[in-house]
Parts: sequence; structure tokens; C-alpha cells
Amino acid sequence: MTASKQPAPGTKRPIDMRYLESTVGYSIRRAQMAVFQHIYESFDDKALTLVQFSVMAVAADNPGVTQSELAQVLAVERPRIVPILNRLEELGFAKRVVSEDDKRNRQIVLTASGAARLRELKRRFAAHERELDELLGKRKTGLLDALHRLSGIGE
Amino acid sequence: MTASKQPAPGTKRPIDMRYLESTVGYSIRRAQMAVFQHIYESFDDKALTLVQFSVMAVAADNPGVTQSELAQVLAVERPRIVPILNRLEELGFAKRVVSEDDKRNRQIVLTASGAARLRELKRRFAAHERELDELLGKRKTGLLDALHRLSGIGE
DNA sequence: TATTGTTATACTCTATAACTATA
DNA sequence: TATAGTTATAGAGTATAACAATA
Repeated sequence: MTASKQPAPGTKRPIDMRYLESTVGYSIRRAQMAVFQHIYESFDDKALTLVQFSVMAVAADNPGVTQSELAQVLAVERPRIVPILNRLEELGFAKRVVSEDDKRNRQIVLTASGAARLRELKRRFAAHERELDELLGKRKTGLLDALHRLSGIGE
Repeated sequence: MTASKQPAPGTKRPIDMRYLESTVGYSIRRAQMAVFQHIYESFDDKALTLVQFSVMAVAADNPGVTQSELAQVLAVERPRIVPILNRLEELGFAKRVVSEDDKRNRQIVLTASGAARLRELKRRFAAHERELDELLGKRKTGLLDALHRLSGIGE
């Protein structure tokens, strides 16, 4: 090993990150980045985005859910739902149906093709979650509990 | 209580979110949104953004850290560091100093004013974390452990 | 009036490519 | 040639305002 003022190529001098890593805010951001990337690697090519996937998952369990309801429960602004559903309709995975009870509402329903696509993606998502299980072991229950508690801070 | 096909005004029919809420990906996104919002509420008006705060925090503990190092440890792209430092210089909180050893490097150092501002924001950040502690109790250690494990998935 | 879906706008974030100055 | 910082650009994500249809 040669003494040098310059770090060897490929060698990074260590940066003290202890302060930020002790905070929930920074740690949760880094964890979310890693988890999202892992999900996208588990999805197949040309897969849906996570928001599109989430819309399909909610629509599957709540047939006839409206766009406003989707926006509210997924915590995205109403205008953002529009291009997401446009895309899902283009792909033949979902349909807007004007509600009979209140013609302002568009009820979202999955097509057979959309339900099949969702099943495939849920299968891949489950494989991703099993990998997290290996990493987390028994910590997973506590993690979800803590995350759900954090989600309710402002209420 | 009146029977009605329409939900009463202000009443939302419950949407079944059990699937997404059982996943780490969705739960972590919602938690991050809540935590970040809580941090910004704890900061004072005209406060720095979280990335600006993070840059200052790293620079304080690692005097002379370069822009590339900041980008790498904070997981942001190099180009994004530029306007962040421009702003911190405008505010008089940080300075770029061309390195003597390698004139390509700009070493980032906090000014006295920047160090003082960082201390104030860290004080507010600590109050935010104490509120999280109340919410999480003994779960906090396990949460940070789990988040740090998740951050290392791809490695 | 109020609400749903929509359009439009702007600002931030993210991801690249390419330029400059240094090495 | 390779790297640090910068500029430029394009695509998402986010946040508002306002409009048409409906209530």
C-alpha cells in the first residue's frame, strides 16, 4: 500500500453520514428508493408504473370506484388520475363507466385483460415481498406497524 | 340516520385498501409523505428544503467535501447539486472553494452564518424526531434497523 | 353553489447527454 | 483519456387554478 494524498482510483474517502442516518426522514427516503427500484426490477419489461399498478389493485378490490376516490385513497391529486386512466384504457386494462346514480362520476372497472395483467404483476410483487422477508425476517411486522403509525402523524 | 343510496355529504364510503397496505412499498411511500410533511411543519417559514438541509448537515460534519461526494452520498445526480449550492451561496450559508490539490474539485464549506442556521434547523429537527418517538415508542430502533437493511437491498 | 372530471400551467425532481477545465 | 463541475433538455411528479357537465 502506497501512501498518497490522493485517494487511490476507485477508492472513496469515507463520509460521515451518522447524523442523517440517525434520522427517520433520511433513512425512510433511502429505504423507499431501494424498495421501489427492487419492485421495478421484479416487474417485467414494459410493466406498469407503481401508480398504475396501485390504481388497478384498488379497482380490483373496489369495483366501480370513482376517480376522486382513487385520488383520495392513493394520495395523488385528482388531475394526476386522468392520464393514468387514459393509459390504462389505451392498454385495454380498465374502463371508465359513467355512473347511473350520478352522471358526474366515472366508475372504474377492470377488463378481463386488466384483471389478468394485475394477477401477473401481483405474482411478481409477491416474489419481491418474499425477498424483503428474507432481508427483514421477523422485523417485517414491526416495520409495517411503525410505517402505518407514521402515516397517521398529521391526523 | 336516513337510508340513502348516496353517501351523506362528507361521508366517504370505505375503500378496501388492505392489499396495498400489506405491502412495504405502498406503506413506506405513505409514511415518507407524512414524515416529510411533518418535518416541513417543524421547520420555520422560509426554511431550507430537505436536500439543502442535508447538504449543510453533511458539509458540517465533513468540511471540504466535494460536490461529487455530496451527490453520491445523498443519492442525487451530480447536476442537481449545482442549483442547491447556488442557492446556499446566495443565502450566504456555504461557499465553494477550489481545491489546491485538484483544481477540478470544489470543496464545500459552511460559513459562520450557515453553521448557525444549521444549528437552528437541527434543533427544530430534533423536536420533530421527539414527536416521532412519542408515536413510535420502543419501535423506533427496530424501524431504523429495518430501514437501513432495506436501503441495502440492491448491494 | 358545490362536485367530478378535465385542461392548463408552473415548479420540482429525475435522468441523460454534452460541454469546459482540469488531470 | 478520464473526472469534476456545469449547462441543457426531456420526462415524471406535484400543486393550483379554472372550466364544463352535472348535481
